[in-house]
Amino acid sequence: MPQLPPAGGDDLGAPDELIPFQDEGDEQDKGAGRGSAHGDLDELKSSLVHESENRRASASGSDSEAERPPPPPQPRESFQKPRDYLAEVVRRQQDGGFFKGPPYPGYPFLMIPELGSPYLPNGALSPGGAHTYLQMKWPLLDVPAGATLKDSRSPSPAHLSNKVPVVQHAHHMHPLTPLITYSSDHFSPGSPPSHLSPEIDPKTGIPRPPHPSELSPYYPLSPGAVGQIPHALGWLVPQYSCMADRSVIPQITRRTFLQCRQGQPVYSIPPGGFRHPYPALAMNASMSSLMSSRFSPHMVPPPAHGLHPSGIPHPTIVSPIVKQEPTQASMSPGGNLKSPGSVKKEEEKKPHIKKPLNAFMLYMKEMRAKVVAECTLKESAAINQILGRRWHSLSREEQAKYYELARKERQLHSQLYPTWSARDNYGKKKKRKREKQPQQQIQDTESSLASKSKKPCVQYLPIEKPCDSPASSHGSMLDSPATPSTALASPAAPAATHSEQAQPLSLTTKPEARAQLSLHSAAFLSSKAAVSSSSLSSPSPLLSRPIPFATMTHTALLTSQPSFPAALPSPQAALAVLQAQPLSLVTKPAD
DNA sequence: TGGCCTTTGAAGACG
DNA sequence: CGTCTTCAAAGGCCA
Repeated sequence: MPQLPPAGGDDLGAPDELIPFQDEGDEQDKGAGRGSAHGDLDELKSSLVHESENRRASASGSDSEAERPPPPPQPRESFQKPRDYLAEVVRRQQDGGFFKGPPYPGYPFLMIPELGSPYLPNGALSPGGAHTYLQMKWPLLDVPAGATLKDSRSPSPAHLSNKVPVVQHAHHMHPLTPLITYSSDHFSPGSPPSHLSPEIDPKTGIPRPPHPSELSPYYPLSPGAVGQIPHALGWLVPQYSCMADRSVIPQITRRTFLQCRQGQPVYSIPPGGFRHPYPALAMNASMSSLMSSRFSPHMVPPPAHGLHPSGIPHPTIVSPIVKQEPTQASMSPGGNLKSPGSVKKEEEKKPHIKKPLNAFMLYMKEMRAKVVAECTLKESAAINQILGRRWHSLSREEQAKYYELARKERQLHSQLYPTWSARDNYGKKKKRKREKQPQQQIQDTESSLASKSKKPCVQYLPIEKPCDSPASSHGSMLDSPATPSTALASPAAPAATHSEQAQPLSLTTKPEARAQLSLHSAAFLSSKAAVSSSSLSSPSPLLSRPIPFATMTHTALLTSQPSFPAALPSPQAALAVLQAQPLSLVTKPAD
């Protein structure tokens, strides 16, 4: 078992640490149980959360949302509009989540707490509970390629056993490689942002990375075979997230649970059958095992089904360029062709090899279910906003994991489709965004805010008003290149590009910048924690006011680096830098 | 019914 | 080379 960075090593061992909070079920809550080193912080965090809740309950009036019943009795209020709920969720995240620690105390197992579902990957509930599962199961995840997913301890439902095994089995094998075997040398320049290079301290004892040949297991499962199969990482996440939430939030509605449980948010399978982005290709041994986890049974048929045990592509699957949408209708087992007309027609449509998912997309896939479960909100636009914020709140290690997965995705994708180009998909989507691009939207909001956008994000996150405070969001970091914060935050980072500026949160997108920011944020957190702690008598604005988007990002970062492995500059220096930052929200008095 | 919305990141297109 | 555009996922919303 790899050692976790500071103070996080044993986190996984304490079951109770998995359920530190119940107000949100935020994955970040699970960081509450970090080592003793952060005990005070956790305490503070709890008190702050409590404080904010109380305050919110009493501070009704100006804020319409304050009319909502206090969280405790009714953790899952029902809102007329998803946005209303989202607003509440966001606020709670901002409030209670401010001092929450990172979702995962240590890198290699960053996801473990989240995976701490008492349920086994196949959906069955593990008798031993989350930690039993985690501690005992993970080491066992390296299941022989031929083995089915079935866990002896988890009699999976028949309906599941038919679908999941092949895929999940594979998931058991692969997802761990990127998660466990992580090391800096794995981050070749260019792939995962260098700043995110785990830079794993040898002292942490984190195992070596997998052999380069071990490609990312992170591939969507074939809907064709499984109605709704969790994503490769989802093998843990989507299911666990619901399960975990269920345990964390006992009040979770049965409906929501079942909804989630049934994989609703995991993978939507195209009505016409699954079109796996990566049709099977000739592959080597290592690839074969990987492929089995990622590819539709149509393409990489499970041996059990006698399809293509060798993993060799189906004869009809010839061109890597051609998107494989092996629907029974279009591709008969014998390779019979349909009428020339229909074939041609299909070929025009089918050859659609989707882009490999980027880090954030992978993250979204993994976390969406959880957020949905937490919010009873399904509107992706809103969910994505939350996810986007959470993404920025992730520690660099956590993000690095996804960057690495994404890198492997691209790697595999390029291997599978050497001739594929993103350009191939241009125009595939029907009428892409009309005229305004995200960047333009931001700019517009900057100039004439909320005047043009049809659906300003404000509607989704009214509390946070991400678009309402572009100035502050940018001003804090991007617009102040000369500020010590910026300079120090990313000394080596190039000046923010236009697009970065256009994207309020993009500044943290830069690996170096993000890492540094997080770094400083860690120090800031320490100092600010004390400040906030001392001023609890007057509710911290952090807990009571909407947080500007970028500022929110920053605050989120503050919560995510308690055990940052990288060497901090001198605490004084870091503090000075952070204090120099226009974190108005921190110092702004509560209303 | 199909595009929009929303997010970040990668990559192609373009000047 | 820098900037802009498109697409990747997802599901409710809306015309």
